[in-house]
Amino acid sequence: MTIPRGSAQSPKYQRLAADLRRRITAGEFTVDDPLPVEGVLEKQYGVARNTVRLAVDVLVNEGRLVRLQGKGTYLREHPVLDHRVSGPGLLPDQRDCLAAPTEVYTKEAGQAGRELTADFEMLVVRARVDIAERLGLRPGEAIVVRRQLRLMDREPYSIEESHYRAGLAAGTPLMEPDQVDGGDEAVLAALGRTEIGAVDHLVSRMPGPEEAQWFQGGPGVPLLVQTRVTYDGRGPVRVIETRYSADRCRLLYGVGDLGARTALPAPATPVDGARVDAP
Amino acid sequence: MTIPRGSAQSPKYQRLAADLRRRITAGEFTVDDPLPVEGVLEKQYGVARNTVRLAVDVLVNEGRLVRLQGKGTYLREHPVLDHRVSGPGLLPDQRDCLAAPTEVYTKEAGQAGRELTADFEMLVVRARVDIAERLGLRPGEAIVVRRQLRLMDREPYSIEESHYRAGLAAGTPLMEPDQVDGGDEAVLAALGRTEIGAVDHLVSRMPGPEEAQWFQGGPGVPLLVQTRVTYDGRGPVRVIETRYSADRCRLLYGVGDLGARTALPAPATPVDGARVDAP
DNA sequence: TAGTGGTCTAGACCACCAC
DNA sequence: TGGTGGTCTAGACCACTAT
Repeated sequence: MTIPRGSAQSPKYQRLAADLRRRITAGEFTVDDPLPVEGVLEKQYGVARNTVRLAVDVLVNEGRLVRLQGKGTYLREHPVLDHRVSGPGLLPDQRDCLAAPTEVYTKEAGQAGRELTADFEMLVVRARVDIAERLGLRPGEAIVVRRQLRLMDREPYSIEESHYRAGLAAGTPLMEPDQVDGGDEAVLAALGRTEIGAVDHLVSRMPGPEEAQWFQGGPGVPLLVQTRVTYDGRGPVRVIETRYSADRCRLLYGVGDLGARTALPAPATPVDGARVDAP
Repeated sequence: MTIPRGSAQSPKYQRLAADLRRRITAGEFTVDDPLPVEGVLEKQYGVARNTVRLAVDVLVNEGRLVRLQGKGTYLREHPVLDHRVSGPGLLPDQRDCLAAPTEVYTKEAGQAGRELTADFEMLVVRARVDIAERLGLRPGEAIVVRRQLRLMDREPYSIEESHYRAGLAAGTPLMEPDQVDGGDEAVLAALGRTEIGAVDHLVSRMPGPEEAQWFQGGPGVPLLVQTRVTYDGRGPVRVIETRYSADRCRLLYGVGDLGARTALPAPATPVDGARVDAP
């Protein structure tokens, strides 16, 4: 077998990648069986091994394939967990939409047939510039960070970090390295700082080296980063930064008036064909 | 110069990548001057050229570097445009938050010192499975797609596609391959289908080949995909899918009661240090 | 032990850009 | 024209997984 001539000019490894992509979308490979090994592709297409690797690199960086040393190259699976970040009912006027306690997420995941667990940490650090700015502090001021490392089905899923002004957390259960019943918002409410509104910033980027190590996503899997600043009547209360492995979740927001539509429309089947392309 | 021994076990190209990453964050290179050329790195670190390329590949796929053929390897710049997708004032009860006409975006970008332009297309296609499901249609049914290809400062920025049931668009200005004054929502309102609520799904993924070609982001730049289903009292009206080049924008949502906080908090300075890492 | 992907080398030629 | 990154080859040895 030889490489189909896409454009006569395009390099071999790109034509090879395109052909493999075609074979993948045509359903030639299943999630359980590996792709042909590099040596076979080498002979099938009549190229050097490095060229095969360049081609597979392309598809790995697109998030379609994953290489497992000693085992083979497989299709990447995309288990998806929906995350209703603006509240269970998606009604913006529900107060509990600002920060659902871990119990809510755990229960939601359970209903979706997934197991969500979390490790907890508390740390005191100097504020990053952007965090300080959002909390109205000077950069470098001490802040309390409460961190949850969440796993879905025992695999890394997200990192959620709540950032508090040190003076606010001092002498409260927020200083304990444990979860609080009802979530941190219960503690805040007891302190007279009931959160009533928030602004979310959403960005996506590739993980840095330590992030890549924790998330174990490998190349081709971006992070989805949600930065929420919550407010009470006086001003900003905390910054919640949550980093999700982008191939494992979908964030849902309700906008405007959804009327009695408290139940969500059934999530549409995630389709790889959704990666439809521009003209 | 030789490669610093991170862990004695880690491969050369990873140690080389780590050292380059260190030099980058230390500010050793500027946006205007290229990094040392491959031949120099080869000699500096005493490795083969392919090893240098493997190391640079790592940083390119992290979105930190961009290679320009014939010119050199440079730091990637990240111009950022904030996109207030839940309404100019971020108040959820504002009706205009559901779909801001292009004029609004253009004006907003102008205030941020950026130029936002758009090319327009109308096409009639068979509905993708997930789109059909959200509109309550059978897969393969004909739908009308109104597409905007948006450029920021003449560079690819986003693709916005509104999907309509063919019967809804037939005989209306929605069939014309042009923008409509006041946006498509004005047409819908005239048809008695005033949009009053919406659900947004947010995901992030790497671009496919055609997307990569249009967005010109290269490896290391994910897409941020916002899929909005709008509703009136009767049911779903349209599906708006917007794909953003993730290194160029940030999506903003207002949640809950922001009170008189109609003016947004000043966007925090985007810091590369925000790519802080897990334990 | 056999087979997989992971790393690394040394060299060649090509395509694009600036001068 | 010279220098940059882009492509490609041929071969070697290593690390991990399964059996």
